[in-house]
Amino acid sequence: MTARARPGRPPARPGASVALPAAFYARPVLEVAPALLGCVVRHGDAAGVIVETEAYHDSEPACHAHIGRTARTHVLFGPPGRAYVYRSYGIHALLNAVCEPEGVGAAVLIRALEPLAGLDGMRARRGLDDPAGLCSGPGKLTQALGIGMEGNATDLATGPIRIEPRLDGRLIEAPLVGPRIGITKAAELPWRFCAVSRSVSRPWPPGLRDRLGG
DNA sequence: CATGGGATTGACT
DNA sequence: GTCAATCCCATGC
Repeated sequence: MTARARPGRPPARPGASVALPAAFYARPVLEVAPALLGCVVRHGDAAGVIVETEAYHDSEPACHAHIGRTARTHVLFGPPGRAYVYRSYGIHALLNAVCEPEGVGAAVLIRALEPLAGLDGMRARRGLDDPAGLCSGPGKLTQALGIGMEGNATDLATGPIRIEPRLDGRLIEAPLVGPRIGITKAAELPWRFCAVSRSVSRPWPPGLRDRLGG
């Protein structure tokens, strides 16, 4: 059976923008964080496959939303499917996807990508050649993709930063799970999720090196 | 209004 | 392994 274009019915374009809908994010953040592994973050001509995420929820003190609604945390309590971008250590912009229904403060931190498109631009912005080092950290990937604070509160389905479903044919094995990186509060919660990829940030979770080798 | 502390990174001992 | 860079914002006076 062959698809035929008809007047008033333009054929679907392969590769057309198919960002994840808000409903994808409107569920428990501990479900969304592993589900985002293998999905694609796109900004301008640059894109990468998500290989590492962390979950944050207002019920635990490592989450910015734990203190309640402020000017800074307002977006975390807003509608799911928006970007929460904040500045870390005065230098780096970190990208999160707001999750759970409106009124709940929760987000998934995107910690690492496997470079997929726009590698030349990434190399220029990062001043680095090695593909495994371009997006292997939450501050690195925003620099590589050219994402800044202006992306805060934008819609991840229709705005400048988009997250798209997993690529066809790309299978994500059972994620490696471990404690979150670089936090002092609620550091024991195993809310970090990693795919088997050399682009995961350091320290690598136990078992990653072995699974990469084999 | 002053101050202190980061969901990090890269350079260096 | 240690350490500084650098800015936003929450908190306290």
